[in-house]
This record gives sequence, structure tokens and C-alpha cells, in this order.
Amino acid sequence: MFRALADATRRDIVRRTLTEEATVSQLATAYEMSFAAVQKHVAVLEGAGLVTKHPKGRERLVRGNPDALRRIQQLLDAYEQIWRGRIARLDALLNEE
Amino acid sequence: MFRALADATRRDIVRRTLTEEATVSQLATAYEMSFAAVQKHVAVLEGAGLVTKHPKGRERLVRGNPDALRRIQQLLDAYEQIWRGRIARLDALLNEE
DNA sequence: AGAATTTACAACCATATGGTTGTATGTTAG
DNA sequence: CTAACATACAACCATATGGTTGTAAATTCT
Repeated sequence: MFRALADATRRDIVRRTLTEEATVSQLATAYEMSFAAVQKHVAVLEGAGLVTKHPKGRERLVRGNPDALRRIQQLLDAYEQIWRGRIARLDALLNEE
Repeated sequence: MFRALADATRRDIVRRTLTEEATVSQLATAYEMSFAAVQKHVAVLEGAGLVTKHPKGRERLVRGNPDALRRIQQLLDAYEQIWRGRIARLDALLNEE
């Protein structure tokens, strides 16, 4: 997921499709690159679970997935806890002295 | 920062140095790769602000930076808010009908 | 002073990534 | 039915990325 979010275009696609779903071609018009390039970005995001695609006739509605974002949040939260643990241990050490 | 966190070794270095600071060579012994490779990873993390280096004699103490993690948290939080906005708008639409 | 240690950095290599164009396939519109 | 459209995907290209080895500089140890 970090790898998928490492690209600015992809982050923007996530942001945009969180607000409201969009077809691949709608997304494609929004960026200064070919349709195929945007389509590949969407594929990467889908692979990482950051967006889902929902067929509707000949088009695919792309929808941002807030759950995936929350999973990253949780990972980062875990890191934060690790850090708090370090502080706690330093405190304990100081109190011993 | 996402790009820096996109590599598993680098995520592990962040995790490890959040717990307690370590020299570059201490880190290097922890991974199945050359010293130079680890040193480059640390440089990338430092460039992204995810760790800081503190000279101590001939060695450099590497320390994970919790503030950087919090900044990502905030970004993801903003995305979450965007999504909540969408839900709110959908609700408003339903209530109109 | 000289040897060993720790870091930095350059040069190089293989593969991944982000882009392109072209072609095929499924779906809607006339 | 045929034309147009939306998507998918392959092939290709330039650059980025993650790794290597080798060398140099700063610091510590004897």
C-alpha cells in the first residue's frame, strides 16, 4: 500500500474517488497523461486494495476504499505505540536512579 | 515519505530506531545485505525526515522520528474526512427525497 | 604514528516503475 | 448490424530503485 501511495497521481485518484466514484475515462481526462497510463495507475491501486472497481455496462466505476486507509493508520499507530514504549522505558530508567 | 516507507527494510529500520537508536553498522548487521546498502536506506529515510542522524565520535546514531509518522497520520486523516464528507452529502441527498 | 573501525560516496548492474503506442474485446447507440 | 466507445493488455522505452564492490575520509585504539 505504501508503494501504491508513493505516486502523486495515484494519491490524487484515491482522494478523488473517495469523494465520489468515477469511471476510468473520467479519471483519464483529469491528468496530463494517456488513458493507458491512468488505467495502469488504477490497476495498481486496485491491486493494493486502495480502490475497488465496479462494472457498470461498458464502464468501470472506481471507488476509493476508506478501510485500506484505516489499515495504514493502524500500522502507523503501532509504530507510535512502539515509540511510546521507548519513552516509558526511559522514564523507568530515570526513576530508578 | 510514502516512497521511503515502500521498502520493507526501511520500514524495519524505522521501527527499530523508534525503539532505540542504533549506529549504521549495528543496523547493517541486522540485514542480509551489504553495509553500503543499509547505509543508502538510512540516507533515504533521513532524506524523507523519517529518521535523524546524530554524530557521536566516528559513528552516527540513527533515531526514528515519530513526528514524521504523525504527519502521514494527519494526511490519512484528511482523506478520511474527505470520505466522511461524501457520506454526509449522500445522507443529505437521501433526506431531501 | 600506524592499524583498525565507521561512515560516506562513486561507479556499476539488474530489475522495477511510469510512461508511451498499438491492438483486442465487450458494450452501447444509431 | 455496424460504428463508436470504454476498457484491457501487450510491447516497448527511459529513468528510478535497490543492490553490489571499491575507495576515501574521519575517528579511535594500541
